[in-house]
Amino acid sequence: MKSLDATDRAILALLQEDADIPMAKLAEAVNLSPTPCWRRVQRLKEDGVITRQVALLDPAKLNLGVTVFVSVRTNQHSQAWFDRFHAAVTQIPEVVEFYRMSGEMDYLLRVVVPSIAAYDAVYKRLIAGSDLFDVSSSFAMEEIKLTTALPLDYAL
Amino acid sequence: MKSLDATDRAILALLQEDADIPMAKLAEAVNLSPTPCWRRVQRLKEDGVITRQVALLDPAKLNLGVTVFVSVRTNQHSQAWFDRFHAAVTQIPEVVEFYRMSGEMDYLLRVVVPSIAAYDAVYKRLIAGSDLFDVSSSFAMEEIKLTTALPLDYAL
DNA sequence: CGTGAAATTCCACTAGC
DNA sequence: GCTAGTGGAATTTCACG
Repeated sequence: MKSLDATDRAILALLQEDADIPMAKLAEAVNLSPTPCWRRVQRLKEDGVITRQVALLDPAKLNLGVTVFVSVRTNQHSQAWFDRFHAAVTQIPEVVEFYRMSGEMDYLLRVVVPSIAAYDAVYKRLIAGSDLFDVSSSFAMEEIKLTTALPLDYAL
Repeated sequence: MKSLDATDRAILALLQEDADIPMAKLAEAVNLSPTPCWRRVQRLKEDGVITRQVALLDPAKLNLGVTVFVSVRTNQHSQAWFDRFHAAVTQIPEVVEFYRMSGEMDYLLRVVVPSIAAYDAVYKRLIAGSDLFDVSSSFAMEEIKLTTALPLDYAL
């Protein structure tokens, strides 16, 4: 895989913000003619730098005003247990992020729901299958920043 | 704003996964002919349900292997302080999520960086401007699930 | 090998039913 | 909501640096 030059990064920066932009505009913005710009985008897709293109939806319009971070501790550390837990949690559409952590907590989840009541249903579903040592929920009062745009300055 | 019927939700579900899909395929998938399907998509955009369309990049390919959750506590609670903190943190491109929380921690951040060393630089930048009471960093060992797809079952 | 211009094909979008 | 037609863009081909 070729390394990314300044032009590639400029392209990525723009596409991260708006993938709808016509190729002509994109090319102009990075001081290129449409074809070479298109070629670069193709290469970035083939190389897997650009994984896919998605529509972002407004949580408020979908009645999803509540964001909860759930930190989970367990004393079960067998592979079989993890596989079951993994499968169970991944299924839940309200869980939009799910990490295995180092340190105090074992897992961290971000859950989006319409209300506290709806969160309680998800919570019950979480603890239903796997036996968890400790589950602690923190509610977000305000979403100050939330972006899918990754920093590009570290690319090799 | 009209409420979302099953067809709208089917459209949203598909576009959340892949916004590149040609209108003809999308229409076929939801048992519609292209034009009415296109009309629905237009309306969803106008209503602000679909906010925008973005390219998702592979963090690994951008040398962003490390995810850190940073919980911040402060004893400064004035509006002026918050405004400064807000502005400072929002600027930092490595901070991809930033919430004001209820309960123990005051703020929660998700930071993506290439390495522990790079995180330390971000950390220093964080504590530089605003005086923070407590900053605790938790490292993600494994990203099990991370999706931009929101649950659609609660839409009114 | 990467870049710029022209030809073609395909798809978003409009109008009529 | 479906069918057909148009405009315009994305994609391929070819020539050049």
